[in-house]
Amino acid sequence: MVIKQRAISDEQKEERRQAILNATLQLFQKTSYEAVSIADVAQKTGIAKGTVYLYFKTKEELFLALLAQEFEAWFDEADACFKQIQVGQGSCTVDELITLMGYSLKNRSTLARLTAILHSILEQNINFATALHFKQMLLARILQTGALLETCLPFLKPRQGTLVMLHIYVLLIGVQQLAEPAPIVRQVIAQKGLEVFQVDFTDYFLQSLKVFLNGLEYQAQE
Amino acid sequence: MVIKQRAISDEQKEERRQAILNATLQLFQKTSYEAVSIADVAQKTGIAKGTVYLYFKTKEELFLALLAQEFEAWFDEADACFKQIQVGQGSCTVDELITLMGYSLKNRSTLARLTAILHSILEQNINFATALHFKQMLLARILQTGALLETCLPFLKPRQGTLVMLHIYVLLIGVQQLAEPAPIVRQVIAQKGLEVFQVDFTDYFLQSLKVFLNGLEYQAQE
Amino acid sequence: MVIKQRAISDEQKEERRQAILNATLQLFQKTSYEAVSIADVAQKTGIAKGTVYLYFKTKEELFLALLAQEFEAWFDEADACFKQIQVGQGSCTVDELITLMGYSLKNRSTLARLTAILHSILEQNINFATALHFKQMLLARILQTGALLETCLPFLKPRQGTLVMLHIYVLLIGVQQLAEPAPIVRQVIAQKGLEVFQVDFTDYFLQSLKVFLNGLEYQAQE
Amino acid sequence: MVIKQRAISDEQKEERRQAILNATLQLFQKTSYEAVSIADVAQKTGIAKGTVYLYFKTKEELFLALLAQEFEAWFDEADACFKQIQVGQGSCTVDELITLMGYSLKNRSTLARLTAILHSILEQNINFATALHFKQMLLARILQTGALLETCLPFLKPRQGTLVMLHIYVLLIGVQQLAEPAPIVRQVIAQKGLEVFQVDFTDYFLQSLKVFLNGLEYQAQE
DNA sequence: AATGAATGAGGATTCATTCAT
DNA sequence: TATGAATGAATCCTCATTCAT
Repeated sequence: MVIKQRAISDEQKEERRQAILNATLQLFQKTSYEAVSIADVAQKTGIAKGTVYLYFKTKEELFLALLAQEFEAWFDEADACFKQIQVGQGSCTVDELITLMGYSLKNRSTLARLTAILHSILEQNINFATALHFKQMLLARILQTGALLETCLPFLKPRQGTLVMLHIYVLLIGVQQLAEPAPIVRQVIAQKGLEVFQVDFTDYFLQSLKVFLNGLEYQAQE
Repeated sequence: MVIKQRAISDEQKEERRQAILNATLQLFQKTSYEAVSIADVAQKTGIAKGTVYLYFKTKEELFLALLAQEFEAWFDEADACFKQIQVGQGSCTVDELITLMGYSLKNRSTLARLTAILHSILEQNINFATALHFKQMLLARILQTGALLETCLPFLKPRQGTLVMLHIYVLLIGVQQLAEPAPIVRQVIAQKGLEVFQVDFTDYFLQSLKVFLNGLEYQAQE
Repeated sequence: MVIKQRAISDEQKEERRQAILNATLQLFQKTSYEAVSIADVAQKTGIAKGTVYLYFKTKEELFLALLAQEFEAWFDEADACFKQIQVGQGSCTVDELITLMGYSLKNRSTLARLTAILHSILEQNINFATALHFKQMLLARILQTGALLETCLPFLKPRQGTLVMLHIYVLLIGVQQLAEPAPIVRQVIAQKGLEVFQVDFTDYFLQSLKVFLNGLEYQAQE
Repeated sequence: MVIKQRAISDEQKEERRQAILNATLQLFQKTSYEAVSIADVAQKTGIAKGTVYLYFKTKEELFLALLAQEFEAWFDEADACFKQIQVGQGSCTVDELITLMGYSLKNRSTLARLTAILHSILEQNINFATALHFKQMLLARILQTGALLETCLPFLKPRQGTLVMLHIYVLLIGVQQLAEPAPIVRQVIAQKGLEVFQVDFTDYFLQSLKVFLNGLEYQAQE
């Protein structure tokens, strides 16, 4: 993972930026936001601490970029799924969509974990431009995927696709917190009677989403 | 708010404990978790720093106790509402319930703000007993209120009351994060086109809950 | 120099405060302001870093306290001198006063070195109260010693004692910078022809002061 | 202020050197030594950071060059003044000279501010050759202007012109520190009673210099 | 039970300077 | 000569927690 030459061209710079993001990702997967220091990231990338700051203004911006990347990967996959439906059968049932969503959420724990700290940490120390860029990206993708959703689920009224996407976002945050408790809490809810709090992220997320979609379907029928 | 004598009897101790919690509440309402230091709490309570630790083992435990208190107050109010329905009309519609829920959520911003940091902060530094106690309390109230819900909403199947309560918990966490963005983000989403991210906590929460309940109603009909 | 017990009484606290100041003094004498870290001070005092901050809010405040102490010691000595003249012969000549001043300036290099960084460093990061306290102390002593000066030097008009003291302050700063050049500059001015810049602090200071006092004497005669 | 071509000839090099100095001057006037970064200087000059180092070995050397330039400008003006007297009336009184000096000090705040950090900062990180060059320039000008002074002020004994120049140098440093206090100190000395510390640079400087010259005059008479 | 003095871990960030291109 | 990517040293201060009194 060590790149020694100078990154002169834009490609090389992008490559180095990516290398930093990869190092950050690996460290974050093994530990937590707080536990990952810029020094660690630099060392793992094989560059100096100061160099990290040439590519990312703050630690928060670094992790926000990582989150953006994770979001885009997920949106890409989701969009691909929905487009296949669009092209193929044209539309699908809620249950079919839930199944597809389940696939696209596999191994997205980094996305969920980062989203959980997005508002409380990442967005606290970034500048206007960075925040704007992130939100615009998010909006664009939400609108795009939302539009696809509206095609896949015929009962959705115009703009409800966006509503669903926002709800998915809320569920991502909320469910994640239930599903990844602190170690001590994990022990606690392993106790008899507290199984209610033992929540599998994907299962719970899909179940909630299904009920929500059924609710919209129900409202559409009235 | 200054108590000078030693707290010998259990009543006196409980009184002092409550004084600390009140001080914490007031400080938290004005600022944030990080901004409230134990020194501040002690000063506002009129006691020494060390004394706080006689009543709460860690800062996290202190805030967890505050959250528990807020939860109980909310459950109390919700239960009272639902019992009135039970005693009166026997049951109610989803829309009626949503309206009631809206009332009970008025001025619960402390609850929502604390819930948002429950998993990421508060539960990270507490011991087994404390966590167990909290979760047991939460479970008991969820079961109790869930049972009442099942009475109020006839379409709910057995145990679905609990499911709804858990979902409310998830929404509380997720919606709160959307609804209380960092100042810079507030500026960003004030920009043209980004209004989608401008979310009012109560409105959005109730809307989501309604769709969810409608979904359960829909599923019940099938 | 190690004090292990807790400083409970005010006396003990003052003692500890003094211990920290002594440690700082010793370190400063051997090196420079920048080279003295709080960690060094704590270690030399035999306490923890945080403890230093219980006694001094910032590094600047610590060094300002040291300077205040040095100032007071010097004022004490000067006052004692002038009082002796007052009690004895009643007044003295400029030359006699210069000689006395020379004695009181012996081994005051810490005072001069700290004064040199007073405006550019120390006063840049202290709060209003600290600055006020320091300036008030300085003023009081300047007025007091200035008054004594007016007694010793009969040609001084009312309030000119203060003027002289302020000038001494200016000379302290200005001469110090000439007299303690950086090592490389010391080498440079050792070169043939540059002897003009080789200035002995006390000699130069006294010479300048003498001319200044003669000037006032001259103006008084007109 | 953007120069794009390579500086090949000595003239072009000198031109670029001057451009860097001008940029530095403008930045320093608006802020402070610490606040001016080499990156800022490069950007304002319209060149790359590394290029600055082709013309000045260190940041300190850059600012020393700026100071040298300021010194020379001031010496030029002073010399011109004194020569006019020499050619015209032949000599002048102390009061006349003070008035002239007052004119030549108008708008020399950059000179005074740089002189204040000369010993404590600039001379700390320059090499022998640079220091030697600067001191030799300073000496030459001091001797020259000192000689002119001796002509203008007939009571000055041989070599006392140099003495006066050195004293002016000392006053420049010392008075500057009094006259430009930190913002917080400015507030403090605005308080009742502390007006003594409110010092206007030019006024105070000239007053001190006058007393000093009167002192020399006095000594000459004896 | 109460105090409050003492502890000490913990890390992002800047920026002068270098050097490969 | 010019560039600008890369370097990496360097340190103050807060504050939750402990524990001697």
